Amino acid sequence: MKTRDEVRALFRTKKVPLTHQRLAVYEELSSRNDHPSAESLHASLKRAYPSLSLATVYKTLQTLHQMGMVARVDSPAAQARYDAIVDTHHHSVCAGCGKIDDLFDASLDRLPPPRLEGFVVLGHSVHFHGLCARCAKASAPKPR
Amino acid sequence: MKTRDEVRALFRTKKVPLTHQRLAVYEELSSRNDHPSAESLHASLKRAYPSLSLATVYKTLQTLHQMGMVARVDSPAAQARYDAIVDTHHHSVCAGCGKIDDLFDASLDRLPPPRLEGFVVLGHSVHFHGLCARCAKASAPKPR
DNA sequence: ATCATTGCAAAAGATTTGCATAGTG
DNA sequence: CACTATGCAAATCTTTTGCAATGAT
Repeated sequence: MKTRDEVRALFRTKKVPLTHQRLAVYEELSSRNDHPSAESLHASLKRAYPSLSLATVYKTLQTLHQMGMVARVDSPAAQARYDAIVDTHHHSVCAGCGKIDDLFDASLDRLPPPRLEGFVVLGHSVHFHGLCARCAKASAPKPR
Repeated sequence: MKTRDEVRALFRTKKVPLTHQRLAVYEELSSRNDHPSAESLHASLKRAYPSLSLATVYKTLQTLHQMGMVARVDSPAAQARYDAIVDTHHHSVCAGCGKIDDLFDASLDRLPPPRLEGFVVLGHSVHFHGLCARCAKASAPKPR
């Protein structure tokens, strides 16, 4: 949990203007552990900031995500994507082009169950995110 | 990869009518390993079945999912959900109520990297799906 | 013959965009 | 002051739904 000053510093460092709205969205999200949607955040913030628009919440979440300050829970795909393989297996997702590859690895199929009171595990999957060979090659040679 | 007869048998067993459309959607999805969206499947199938509607593809994917014959890649949430915690951590997702809980477990933070030629791993996360205590309690006492 | 599925079109839900105004550095 | 973000409304994209016609068992 970052202090307000740490947040200010982060914005300054990255040269991104820090507005009231951005701070409010970030602090609201930080204070919650229920992984809210943009709409849910907007609803909560409306009380304190009646003029805050939903579009701004979306834009702000995008900005914060680009800054690496917030994560989207799991699938980065906007659209639902399907798989005919229903047995346990895993995925790699390329942050560059969105390509999803199947990963079969028995050592990932058995993991310690979550220590969560009463939770009945039906399955699990591991999600590696990063850059596929092609995208890694495209971005590596040119930085700076 | 199931044979056509195995598919027929599955439908018969579950007493779900097997239509041409359902077989076509399932076979198309099975033949691809790129985790297509509903729209992408529809586009591919249009050539062979010009009258196939996108709504049917959506309905069929739902049906197949309920039958346990297809999986949705990772997040079952229709809406994007966010997290202010960007360090490595994991999630449990309740299939009943959709609740997402954070899971901190150092033994999950180090996993063998995917054996994927050239893939640069930036991070990973483990996704347990199942039933939270409340939903497990609600569904357990009454089966049958 | 009965009951579920399909296709169509409209509706609903989620996210993005254009533009004038307001706010930040 | 220069530049970017905001709010609004419209646009876009994804998914769902109602209903008459069709198809499966």
